[in-house]
Formats: sequence, C-alpha cells, structure tokens
Amino acid sequence: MPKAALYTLDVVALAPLGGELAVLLQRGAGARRALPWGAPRDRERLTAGAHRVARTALGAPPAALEQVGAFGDGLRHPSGADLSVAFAALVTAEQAAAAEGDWVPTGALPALPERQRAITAAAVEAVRARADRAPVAFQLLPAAFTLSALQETYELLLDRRLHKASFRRALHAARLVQPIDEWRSEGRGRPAQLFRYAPRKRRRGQRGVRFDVPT
Amino acid sequence: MPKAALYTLDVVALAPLGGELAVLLQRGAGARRALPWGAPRDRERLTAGAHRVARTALGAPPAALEQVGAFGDGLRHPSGADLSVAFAALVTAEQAAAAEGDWVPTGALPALPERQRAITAAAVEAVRARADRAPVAFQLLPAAFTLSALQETYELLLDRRLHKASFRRALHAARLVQPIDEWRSEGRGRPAQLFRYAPRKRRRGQRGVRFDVPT
DNA sequence: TCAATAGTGTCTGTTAGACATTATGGA
DNA sequence: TCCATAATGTCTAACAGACACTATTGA
Repeated sequence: MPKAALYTLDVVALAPLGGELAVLLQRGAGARRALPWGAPRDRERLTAGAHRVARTALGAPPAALEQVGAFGDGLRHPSGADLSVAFAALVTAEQAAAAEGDWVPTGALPALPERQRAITAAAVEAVRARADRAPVAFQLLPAAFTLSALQETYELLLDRRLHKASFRRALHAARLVQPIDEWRSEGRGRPAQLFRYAPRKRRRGQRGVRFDVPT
Repeated sequence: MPKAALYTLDVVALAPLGGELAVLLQRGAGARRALPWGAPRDRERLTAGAHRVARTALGAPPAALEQVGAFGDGLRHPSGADLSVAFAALVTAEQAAAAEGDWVPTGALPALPERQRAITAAAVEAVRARADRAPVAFQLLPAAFTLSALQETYELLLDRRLHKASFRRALHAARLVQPIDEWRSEGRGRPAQLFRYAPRKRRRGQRGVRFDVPT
C-alpha cells in the first residue's frame, strides 16, 4: 500500500491578462476547477518539487516562483492531505498562452476547494505586497517592454492608478531600466521606446516612514 | 511503533531587548542551542500547534504569531523531519523575561541547525518587511508606551535612524496612537506622556511609488 | 545650576501630482 | 487633417529632515 502524501505542493500561477491579474485553474475532480497541485516525490526538495509542478502546469518554467506559505487548518483540499505548501508562479502574458487550463481574473474566481481559495488569496496578497520591493512587475513582462506596459503592470499589482510623469521620474531615479534601440507601435499614436530591466545602483536613502496599518 | 512526524513547528520568538531584536534559543541536544520547536499533535491545526509551541516556550501567549513559511530543502533539522513550518512570535520585553532559555541578539547568533538558521533569517526578514504595513512595533511594546520607545522600536525594525519631529508628524497624520493621561519618568529629563495603540481611520492616498528593488 | 530628555515651531530642499506642451505616428 | 499615444518641462502643494527652541524633570 502506498504511503499517503505528507503534503501537497500547490501553485498559484499569475499572469497579467486583459488588464487584470489572472490565475491558472485546471479541471479537478468533477466539474470543479482547482489550482495545479501535486505531491512531492520521494526525497525531492521543496523548491524543486514546486518547480516541477509549476513547469508541468505551465508547459514551461515560470519567470519566478516564490513560496507563499503552508496551509492546513482543517480546510478541505482535493488531495486529502492536511498540509499544503503554496507557491506563487509569475508568468508573462505570452507564456500564459502555453499553459493547459483557464486563466481566470482574480476578481472573478469560481468556487474552489476551501484551502485553495485561502491559498489563492494569500498568494495574490503576497505578490502585491512585494511589488515595490522586488522586481515582480518585470517578471510579469517580456524582456523588452514599453514604459506604459510597465506602468500598467505596477497599477495592476498596486491596485491603484499611478501618475505617468511621476512614475517615470521615480523609475529614472531608481535606475531600474535601460532603453533599447527599438520602438513599438500599438495602433495609433506615437510608437513607444522599448526598455529592458537593468538595475544598476542600490537605491539608498529611503525617506520617511509610511505608517500603513490596517485599522 | 510511533509514526514519524510529518513536519515540525518551529518558533522564532522575537523581543526588543537592549536596543536590538533578540531571538529566544533553548538548549537542544548536546550543548548546541536551537529554536523552540515541536511536532504537531494528531489532528491539531497548524496555527493551533504553533500557538501551543510558542506558549510552551514563552510561558505565556505571544503578542502576535505569524507564519513565515515552510522550510525543507535538505537542510538539517534536529527532528529529522524533512519539513518545518516556521512562525515568528512577537513578544514584549516584559514578557521576554518569563521565557525559558536565552535571548540572543539577532546580530550575534551562535551556530544553529542549518534549517533553523535559514528559518531565523527568514523570520527576522519577514517581520522587518511588515513593520510599515502592520502594527508589528506595537506588538513588541506594552499597551502603554512613550513615543520615544515607539520610535526606538521602529528604528530597530527598519534598521535605520528616524527623525524625531518627522516621525511624530507622520504618526499623528496616520492617527495610530492616542495619548493617555499618564506620564513616565525615565531617569533624568522631562517625563514622557504615555500613548496607546488606537488606529482610527484608514490612511488613504498612499503617495507615489517607491521602487526598492535589490540590485 | 546643569544635564538630559520630551515635545514643538519654523525653515528649506525634495518630490509627487497637476497641467500643459511637444513629438510622432495611424486613420 | 484629426486623433491617439509617447515623452517631457514647469508649477505647486505636500512632506521629510535640519535646526532651534521651550518644557520639565533629576542630579
């Protein structure tokens, strides 16, 4: 008799699609949809297992993979295991097309197994919280991108509108991107220059404290 | 024969002591010191188990307990289990005295089991990262505190000096604290008014984007 | 009295956001 | 040509940090 799995590895794959963050869902048992998940293999390491599950679901390695945490607390999971370790996988819109399953906007999620609902919420929250301190936005974009696309990605992650001139000023000051000698025309209007992610100097001197405590 | 533990619950208890963040270490096997940890009980939930381990180590419930993540990846752990779920427990200096074990400054940690070293670093990092978006500082302080003590706590968490007048201005604007009708004299100098944590209105209108990406 | 800490008012340089303007392509 | 988008300069209000000053206690 095979040993029951100790825990599962659950992957919340996120991609910027249609101006929203979308999650990859697969068909689970019955008609119900579920996050991609799998059991760790014997002696397989945590991160390695998560990469494997993500790669299988996406058809290619994600641009980034970060652990969200362990989930259990009695919430139901399709596996029956009482522990799941959740990972957020970041995927570009281009890569998203290659995945098997449906990309569903985070704002319009269908019914999921209890634990996976909690996992999804936590993953989205974790990614959003890291947006301003890790290059999350760049991992949701192809190597070459316009500044408008970058700003839209930040707006999607931070869930608020940003001011164009201010955004570019701050971006310039942070020395995060470099222009490449290429332009892209999207329908009408002046073509936009393409940029690539190329962080240069550590930005010292964070000014002030921002108390941002939920009441 | 007892079933081997699936995973362990490891607790990184943090307290502000001597102007530094200190971690609670206990005597492990041999002379080696280790984080408090335990195995989950049968059918015990994740958070409940972590609370139990923390309470046992501290002699009282911590002011806050948050999950840091799951750790494994082949790093050694005293239990032999290949997975540990880590929690950060926040404790006031007063509560810290009641704990069994040594409080060691995070800057001067002794040799720990590999996995626990990774867990400790991640827990400290997680708590620091949340300092400006969750009331972490208040959970390291007693219910009534001086603004100087609050500022010192923030400085300890953010690991940088803050400007007194600016700190108080921002604190006032955030409406996080309320003065109570009590003063405390610490040695010489004018006695400081005591305050309590009493967040009132959601602080809307986060200005700007702060790109803070490690190069 | 001096020393030490609390608490606050004012000034100044920096920066975010508003607004306007130019640039450059497609329809 | 008109319209849409890119990109940037200028102005202003908000804010962080410096500094100075008063307040209030213990030594």
